[in-house]
Order: sequence, then structure tokens, then C-alpha cells
Amino acid sequence: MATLLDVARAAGVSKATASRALQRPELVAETTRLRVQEAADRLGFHPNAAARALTTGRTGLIGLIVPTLSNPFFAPLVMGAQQAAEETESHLLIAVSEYHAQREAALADRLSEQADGLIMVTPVGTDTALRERFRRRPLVLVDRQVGRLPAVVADTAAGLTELLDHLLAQGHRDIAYVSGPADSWADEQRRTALAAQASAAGARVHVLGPLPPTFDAGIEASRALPDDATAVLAYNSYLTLGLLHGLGAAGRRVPEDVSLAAADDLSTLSATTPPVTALDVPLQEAGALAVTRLHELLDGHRRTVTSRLPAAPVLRASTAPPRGRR
Amino acid sequence: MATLLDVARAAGVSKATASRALQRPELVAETTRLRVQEAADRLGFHPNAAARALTTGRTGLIGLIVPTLSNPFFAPLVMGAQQAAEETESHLLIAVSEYHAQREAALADRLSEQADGLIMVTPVGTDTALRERFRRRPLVLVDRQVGRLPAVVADTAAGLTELLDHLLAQGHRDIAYVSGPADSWADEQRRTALAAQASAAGARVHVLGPLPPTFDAGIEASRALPDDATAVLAYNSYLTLGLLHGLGAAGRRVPEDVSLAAADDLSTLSATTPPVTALDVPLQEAGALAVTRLHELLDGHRRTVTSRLPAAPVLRASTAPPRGRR
DNA sequence: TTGTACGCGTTATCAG
DNA sequence: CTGATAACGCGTACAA
Repeated sequence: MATLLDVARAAGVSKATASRALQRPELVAETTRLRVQEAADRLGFHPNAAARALTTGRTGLIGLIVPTLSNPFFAPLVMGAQQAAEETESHLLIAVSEYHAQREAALADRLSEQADGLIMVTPVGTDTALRERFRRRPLVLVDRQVGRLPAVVADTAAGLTELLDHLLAQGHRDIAYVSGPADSWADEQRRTALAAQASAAGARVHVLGPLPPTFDAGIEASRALPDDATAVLAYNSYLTLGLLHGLGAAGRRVPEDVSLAAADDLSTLSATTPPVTALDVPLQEAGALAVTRLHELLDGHRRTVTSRLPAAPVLRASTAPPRGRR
Repeated sequence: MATLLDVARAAGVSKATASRALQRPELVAETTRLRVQEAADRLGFHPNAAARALTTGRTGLIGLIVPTLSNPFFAPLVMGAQQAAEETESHLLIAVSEYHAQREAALADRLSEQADGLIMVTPVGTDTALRERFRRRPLVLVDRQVGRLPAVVADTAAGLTELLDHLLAQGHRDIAYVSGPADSWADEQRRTALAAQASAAGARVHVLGPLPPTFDAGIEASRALPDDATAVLAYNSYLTLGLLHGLGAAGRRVPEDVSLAAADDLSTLSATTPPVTALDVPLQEAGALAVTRLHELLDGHRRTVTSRLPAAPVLRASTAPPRGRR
């Protein structure tokens, strides 16, 4: 590989000038800049990442920890992050925690050694561990809020609120919320928001769970729904698909007998019969934004904001007014 | 961060000895080794990756390019690779090509600058480009074979052959194969194998496609199936799900009217009605093996083997003898 | 505007 | 078995 010294020689300048010509063009005479640039191009020069990292103290690597990749839910998030990383000349070091707090901690430690900072999607795991981690390394949380730590969250609670408004307007008064993992931060936000909103409107939200966010758990849940519930909201798409399946098997029709909606929107939800109302979570933006936030941190911005992204309901055929109201 | 020099001082030895004590313990007296180890632990020493990379010429990073993450098909592959990487103290630099050859090339170039080697899952893209790339950097292909380049492939052609045997034994004589993307290497292997096998057995394989490997394309395909086909094999799970849906909508029952099977096995295939026969592709092993192969390359093994992994049929309720034979 | 010289943290070479 | 010391390739004060 051609080194900076090679380029410098070829251009008839010193290493220092060559370096400046490429990194800080404004500090160098236009003619020499051109000469160096030409030499670099001709030799196919690429600055050695390790050497640069050694002097600058920056690796240009961003650690990204996600709970799983088996749920395509996270794909857009990763894509968004990757695109943002590309634009900032950085790379993504991706690791999968499998919803396992201990494993997640180990991965985070490992990644910290190589990465400038971390982005973590960590629905489970303790606040204090995250706080502690943030003190050592720049860290941006996704879909999770811990004190004033920098975070990017999709406001699914607000989205569900909006959705509940819609259901209330349609005449629903008894709504079931099938919740997700016990320690999910987002889930708690939602339950709180829904409960407040329902009681204000003289309606009732029946909470089922906590449950693992799986198809099978959805089938189980379909058997445990309260009799008077005319609409069901579920923590995620898998639970929702399970519910749809379970309801169908039990002879309860959607939306005639019961309305159904999900708090996230996997593409399959639009291909079921009926297509299922869901919250459109802007995951790609979230991923990109997390990278941006992280770079801000790395550049010394001390303002740690948490960005809220809107999660708007996408109304499909699975939600309709309850029986009495048609 | 504590540096090697700090450790050396704390242990009362030179940098050199400290380094040896940690990296090549056998070259050092047991007592000093202990002293150094203790000092390192106490100071929480972690070797600086950049510095190490600079001297050794190895970054410990492995580039992994996959076509997409939206298809959970690739999740186990990534997991397998990640676990293998962990065991060898290396990290995964993951990038998503989105089945886009040009984008893939750009990503590979970018990754090459940081990574010791590349693992590419590249169903599309030209042979010559891959050959050229291999000459510059260690490269392992997954699910794709190009000359003698190191590769890890799941033998889905053999698996389909086995499956076809089963169908033939059940009495099927006219079988449709719904094929995937036009330039898919694996797809071509399968068509060839199936055709040979069928004609040898006096049966016929009707090829549909090429098609995009999507749910919607599966629905389309269900309308274009030859009337005499009593069994349908499909390129992947999405096409299969589409076919199942389309057949159902057209009033054709699986497996009573037509048998159905997929050449890969997404978990949803076991949750449909009926559950669908599929090829169990050992993706996790493939991912792990790719990492192992790459490390061999990096360690100078010049033997470039291509590993074939067995893809065995998992028989489920979607395949049964054709009408006449029951 | 350009060049010299040093430091980043580690591993490897070569004496001792 | 251990200790100096020289790389590795780059960025950047500092000097010219």
C-alpha cells in the first residue's frame, strides 16, 4: 500500500505538506495541493486507518448493539445508521445481544475498546449500568430513556394514544392491551399513557401480560382476552400475528367481532387478511439520528437531548366500530 | 486509559517484557508473568487496538457484506459469524448491499480499508469483480461459488434433490420450480440438479420465473402454475408464503390439491396452516465457518477449499401424495 | 506556505 | 529470560 510518504515524495513535498494538502486543503497553496492530490490519486493512496486512529485518538468506528436481527423490525434501523455512518466516513461495528443483559454488557465492553462511541438498542437492562457506561464512553440510547442520557425514541405511547382516540371515536369502550416483555421501557410508557387516556374518556384498558413478544405468545393471549373487549392493541407485530391467528382459529372475526392493531408495523401486517392497523415507527430516521447524535457527542457537544420521533397510526381494515355501533 | 508503559512501570519491568508477559506468556518467567498480569488487571489495562494494528498490520476486523437484513434469513448467518469472531478476538464490520452490485462494490472497497478480510454474501454481482477483489484482500464467499475462491455454500441443490426423491416416491410426476432472481448462482445450481434428476426418473420439472424473491411474486406465481403440476418447490420462504396465500385464495388446497415446499426455512413456515416442508439450511454454521475460513486465509493457509454444508429437507404437512395416489 | 521533528502505543529485533 | 530501541503511518506543534 502506498503511504503518505510515497505520496509526498511523488509530489516533491514533505510528509507534513502532503498530509495538510489532503486533510486541510485551505492551509496549502493551490498548486501544491493539486500536485499532491494528483500523486495521491495516481498511487491509489488511502490513509492507514490504524495510524490515523493512533494519532487522532479516533477510530471512526461506531458500535451498534441491537437485541436481535431475527426480527426484521431492526433492519431499517441498521440501514439508517449505516447510511448516516457512510456520510460521516465512519463504520458500524454491529453486535447482537439477544435480549441478554449480561451478554449485552460483555459486547458493549468489547466494542468500547475499538469504537469511538456506542449506540444501544436495549429494551431490557438496568438504568444504572447504562448510566455508568455513559460516563466512560459516548453513548446514545435508542427506544429507551434513562434520565438525561442522549436518546432517540419513537413516541409509540403518543401514537397509541392517537390510535386509542380513533377507537374511542368509533365507539370502543373496552380495549385490551397485550403487553410485551416485563422490563420493557417502551411498554411501560404505553400502558401508562393508555390508562390515563382511557379513564379520562370513561373507557377501560385491560392489560394482558407481560408476555414474550412472539407469535406463540400471541396465540396464547388470544385465548385470554377479556370477553367484553371489543378492540385489542398489541406490543408488537409478532404478538399481533399470533392474535390474528388465534382469533381466527377460535372463530372470532377481525374486525367484525374484535378490532386489532399493533404498536409496530412489520411489512407482513399489510399482507394479512385483513390487513392490520399499526403504528408506523420511523426506524430508519431513528438509526440515522442516533448516529448524528453520537457524532455530536464525539465533537464535544455537551447538550444531551433526547429526540422524539412521531409514530403515526396507519389505519387498515382490522379496526372498525364495535358491533353495537354499526 | 492505562497503557502498556503504565503496566510495565507498575510491575517494575520494561515495556518489552510487559508485552511479552501478556501476549507470549511462555517466553517469560512465571513470577514476572504473574507480576505483570496482576498489574494489568489492577490498572484495567486493555491494549490499544490502533497501536497494535499499526505494528502487526492486523486490525482484527472482519468485513461482512450481506444483501439485506430485512429477510430474517440472514440473522442466523450473522449470529454464527459473530460468535466465531468473538472466539477469535475479532470484530464484525457489517454492511448491507441491498442486492445492489454497485453499492456492494463501494461498500467492499470501504470495508477493505479497515478490515483484514471480507466475507461476502453476494447472490448477484459478477464473477470477475469477485476474482479481482480476492486478489487484493482475503475474501470468503457465502452461498456462491466462483472458480476456486474460498467459499462456504449450503448445498440446497442436493437438498432439493433429496426432496424431489421424496416427492417422486410419493407419486408426483409433474413438479413446478418457482425460481428466484435471474442471476442467482444458487438458483441455477438447483434448476440444473432438479432437471437432471427428474428426467432420469421420467418426471418433469416446470420452471417458472425468474422472479423477485418476494411474497407478492409468490402470489403472482400461484396464478401461473402449470395445470398438471401436483407439487411446487420455491426458491425461498417469501415466494412460498405468497404461493400458499395465492393458492388458498384460488381455492386450491395444500397439500390435497397441490404439495408445496420451500428451499429455505424461515420460522414462519412452521407456523402456517399447513406447516410447509422446507430445506433446513445451516446458516449459523455457514457464518461461523466463513469466519474460520477467513482466519485460515489470514494465517497464510493457501489451500482454498469450498465447504459444502448439507441442507436437509424438513418434511411437514404441506407435502403429500398427489390425488391419484391416495 | 512549507519543512523538521516528535509522539501516539504496540510489537519485534537484537543484544545482553 | 529481559531490556533497549527501532519500526509501523500519520497528524501537528514549532520553526523557518
